Amino acid sequence: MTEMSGGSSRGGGLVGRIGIGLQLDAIHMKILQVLRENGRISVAALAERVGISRASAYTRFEALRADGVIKRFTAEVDHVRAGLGITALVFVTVRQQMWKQFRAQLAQMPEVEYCAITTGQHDAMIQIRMADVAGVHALVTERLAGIPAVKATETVFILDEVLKRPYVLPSDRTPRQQSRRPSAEPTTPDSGVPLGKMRFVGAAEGRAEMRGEP
Amino acid sequence: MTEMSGGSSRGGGLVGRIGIGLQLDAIHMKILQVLRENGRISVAALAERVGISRASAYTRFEALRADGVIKRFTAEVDHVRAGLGITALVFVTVRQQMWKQFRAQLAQMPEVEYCAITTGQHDAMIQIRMADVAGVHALVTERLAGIPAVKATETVFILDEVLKRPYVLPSDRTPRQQSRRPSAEPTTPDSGVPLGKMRFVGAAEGRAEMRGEP
DNA sequence: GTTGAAATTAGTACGAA
DNA sequence: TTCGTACTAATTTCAAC
Repeated sequence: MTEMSGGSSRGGGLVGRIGIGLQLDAIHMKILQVLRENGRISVAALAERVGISRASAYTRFEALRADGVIKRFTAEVDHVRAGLGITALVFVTVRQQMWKQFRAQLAQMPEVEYCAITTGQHDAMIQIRMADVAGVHALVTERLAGIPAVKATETVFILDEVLKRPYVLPSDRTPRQQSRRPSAEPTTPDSGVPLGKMRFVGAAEGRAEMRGEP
Repeated sequence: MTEMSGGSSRGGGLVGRIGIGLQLDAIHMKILQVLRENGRISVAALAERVGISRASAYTRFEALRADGVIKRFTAEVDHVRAGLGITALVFVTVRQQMWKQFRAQLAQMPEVEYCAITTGQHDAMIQIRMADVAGVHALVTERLAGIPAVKATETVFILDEVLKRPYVLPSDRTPRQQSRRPSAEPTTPDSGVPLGKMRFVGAAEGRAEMRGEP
């Protein structure tokens, strides 16, 4: 292996994607499980840990890659050690019909590690990494707020990242949870939880056409 | 490796960590840059792309790993393809002095991909991956709300993940941004931004001793 | 920190079960 | 399909410079 292909999930997104392609079985899941914990494991070692032959491991490995189930391999870096010790979340309210522009602007901000469009009070949440607190302030006030598509922002700082899992898979579930039938009634089985403890926040009004691609 | 990182950030967190160990130079950064984009590249190819010899690349690579700058290598999996097409954020208000318990409970919930302690209105934000919307509801009402440490939750759904960068590094910055001096005045240089467009949210009162470790 | 050569391992291409 | 094996190419290790 010399190089590696780039990712393929250009503008897919979470919603409205249909699961065509490769049907994943238990062995595929096991491969993903191993690979997400150790992305640099050799295919030979992978085969052994999964319990299949080397040849099969190569075939499945390639299939998972080609099919986009595995999007890419990456190294997790300690941000503090790398000089970006400050992490913040910025909740953004986006002006209607300016999503395309918003996305385009984000693509040009390398300090943005993650951006998700959400339901609830705000329209998007972005996570940024900075060297210092002043940098966060500068980014939000100078660059984010300067985007016409941005109507308002709300910033919170991350004090500690308690956990970050490589990637959640259905196989991580216990058998009980795994076999949860969606059933006809999505309502909660009684569990003695005090009422009013939790709250689900729906989307704001007029947020239908946000799926424009940059 | 099951829980957080195998590395050193056991209870370190983001705040108050001192950058001991290996001093990173420009070549280290370049290595990280390549590795975060392609975690499976061979060290030989890495050496070529960075412009150093094979042996140096091995040495530096190992040093970065051993020092915890590189926490791990992982495969990024397409959640939809893997059967977890629903992503949600749950903002949690945690009862004072029950952080330890809260963390311990989270560690036992494999569907939680990420958890960060934040300033602002809520105390923590967790990201969960589920097969369906009912699963989110079930998790929040049955399991999260059942934790005594959890005072209240607020859930929003992620409609689309616009971008997810492998990992942000200082070298991603343009020279202009990179050389930002924190200076003595952390206030915003005038940039013609409409006032009142952004808002910084500080921590709630009485959140001093949240750094208790599980 | 670099080069080069040896040992090891990875990736591929077959048939056979 | 999956497995086992053999073959070729590449990588890692370790030496000396």
